[in-house]
Amino acid sequence: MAESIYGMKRTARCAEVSTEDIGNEITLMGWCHKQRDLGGLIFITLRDRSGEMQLLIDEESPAAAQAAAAKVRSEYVVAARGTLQRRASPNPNMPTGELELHVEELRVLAEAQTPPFYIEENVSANESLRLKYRYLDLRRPDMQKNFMLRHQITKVTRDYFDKQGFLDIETPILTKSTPEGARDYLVPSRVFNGKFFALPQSPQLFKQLLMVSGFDRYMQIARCFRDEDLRADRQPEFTQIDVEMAFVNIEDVISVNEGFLQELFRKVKGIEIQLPLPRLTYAEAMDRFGSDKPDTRFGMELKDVSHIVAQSGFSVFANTIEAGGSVRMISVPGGASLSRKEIDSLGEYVKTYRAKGLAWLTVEDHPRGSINKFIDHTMLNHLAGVGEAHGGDLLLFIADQNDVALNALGALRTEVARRLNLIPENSYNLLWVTEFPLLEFDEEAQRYVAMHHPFTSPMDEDIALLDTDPKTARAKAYDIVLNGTELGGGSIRIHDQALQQKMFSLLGFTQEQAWSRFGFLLEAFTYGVPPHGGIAYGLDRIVMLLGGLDSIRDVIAFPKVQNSSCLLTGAPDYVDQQQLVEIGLELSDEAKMLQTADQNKNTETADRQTDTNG
RNA sequence: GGCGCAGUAGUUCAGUCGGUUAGAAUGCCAGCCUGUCACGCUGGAGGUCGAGGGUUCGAGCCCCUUCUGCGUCGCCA
Repeated sequence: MAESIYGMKRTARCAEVSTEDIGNEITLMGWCHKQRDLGGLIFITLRDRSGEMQLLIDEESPAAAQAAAAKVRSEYVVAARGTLQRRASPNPNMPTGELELHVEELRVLAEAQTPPFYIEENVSANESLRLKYRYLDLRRPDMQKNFMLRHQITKVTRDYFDKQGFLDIETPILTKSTPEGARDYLVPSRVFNGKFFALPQSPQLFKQLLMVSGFDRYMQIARCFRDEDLRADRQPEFTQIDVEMAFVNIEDVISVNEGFLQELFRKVKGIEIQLPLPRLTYAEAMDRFGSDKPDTRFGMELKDVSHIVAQSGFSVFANTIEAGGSVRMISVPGGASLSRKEIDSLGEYVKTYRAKGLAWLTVEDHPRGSINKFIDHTMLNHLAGVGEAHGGDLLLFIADQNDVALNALGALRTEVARRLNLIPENSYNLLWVTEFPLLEFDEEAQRYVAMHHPFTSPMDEDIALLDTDPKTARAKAYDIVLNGTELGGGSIRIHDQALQQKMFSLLGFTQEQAWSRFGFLLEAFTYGVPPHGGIAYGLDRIVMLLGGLDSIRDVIAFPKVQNSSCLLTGAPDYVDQQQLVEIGLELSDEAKMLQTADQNKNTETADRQTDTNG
């Protein structure tokens, strides 16, 4: 039976007392982590978000408390009043191991079923079970720690930008679809049949409008929605630290944000970051690392060895180069000791990145490898020199179109580093990647699309290229990269009408299309738009990386699983017929059949539940 | 949409060549126990081997289909 809290008041959290409080009367409330009944003596480890405290119930405790304590099971909610005392036998492995609460009153505020998995620091349960019972998973100390970290990071963020004169302004969640970019989540309008709101992919257009309004420095910790497939670091709804500034150029934005990153690492990690941060142009990042978000914690840089191997006699290399592609190489330290099986698995790995294959060669007196017979001693020496390879190293080659070769070898570089443990832990390499291409060609749509978004300004010196060679034009865009993960990105926006028109026509929009999609922004820009630019960070990724975690799900309280559903609530789900009628929507016959099947299944489940309970 | 991995007791897992009644640890329940903290001791309950179909005298194991979760490519302005 649940008892009332009446007459009791919590005076402390479990681990927020110290030896100085010994002798004081204290009331704790929390969850029973573990009850140990020794007969005449009962210990209960009580847990709350601060940690744990041992409760002692002995023969001096009132009989009612002894009886209640005997019945306490794991995860019961318990209130205990008593005197804090020094333990007769301390536990050095526990932060509060010198202390215990000698219980004078004990109430069971709520009983609990045995949880489906044990609530402990290092989880052993599989993730789908954790997500179905997320509220229990969140009770685990390491998850509690993750959300305290997340709170700390948002606090530091708000404090920093506040100090720098930024205003926190909220933007709409129900807004207009902007079909460029990711798929939108749509919300049907009840009032306007056939019309839809879209959930924002980011507050991009609104923050630009706020610049027109004169707010000059804006920030928001904003929820964003993208109806795309998930990854370990991608959720359909996620949070951005969204920032926009007026009257700025690239250096102004970068400078304010370097200050932010420095503050963040100082306060959260106790690490002093040296400013200015390193910068790489997009072109250099791709060439040296095969990635626009290079992990610079380790070497193994990519080398273009086309000129060396063109005459090797290996027809794959020769043909690729002739067709305008290239041969790129990395040198793996100590890689000659890899087994044939391990090297083959690397070959399979690069195929997932559309590379046709992986050539390899060891740097040894008697080299081995798939291209051994084509590479003579002189050529091998030359390659080893370029790759800064030594005896016992392994050379890996991909020959393909440039974009495929770079992308695949760049991915292989990080994969090999991971497998061989070449990545130093506890190091944080931040860098800016700048001078992104303004446009990329979309083969499917057979037109240019904006690499960042259609309002990104070209670099001043490249504006002329928009008429002559648009694909080589670079943008005033920048990404901030940490250990191979894109933390955020931004740009200086176009604030010139003529330039914006030119962008739209390059993107294949007619004047009418541009105005129908973005007319509200374009019109706003006719009323005096300041030069402006900004950045947006993936907050979840920041928390994940600073917390040393592998998945964004560990820093989102109620995340979705891979098919974008929620195992806890069962969302998305069918809705009442009346709700459909109100928005003028009708399910397809197929959907109706699925719904019926689903309802039957639910009925069976409910029946079973009733049976077991009854 | 493609590829890969996983699914056996509440949980984490083992399960040999296809062969008797599917095991271990932990958790759970009951009893005992005054310094435990992975408490201990004694006893007990607990299984749709993810689901469906097939092969076979016989399937947890082989085949097909399907569901679920994870990773990943495509996708993510």
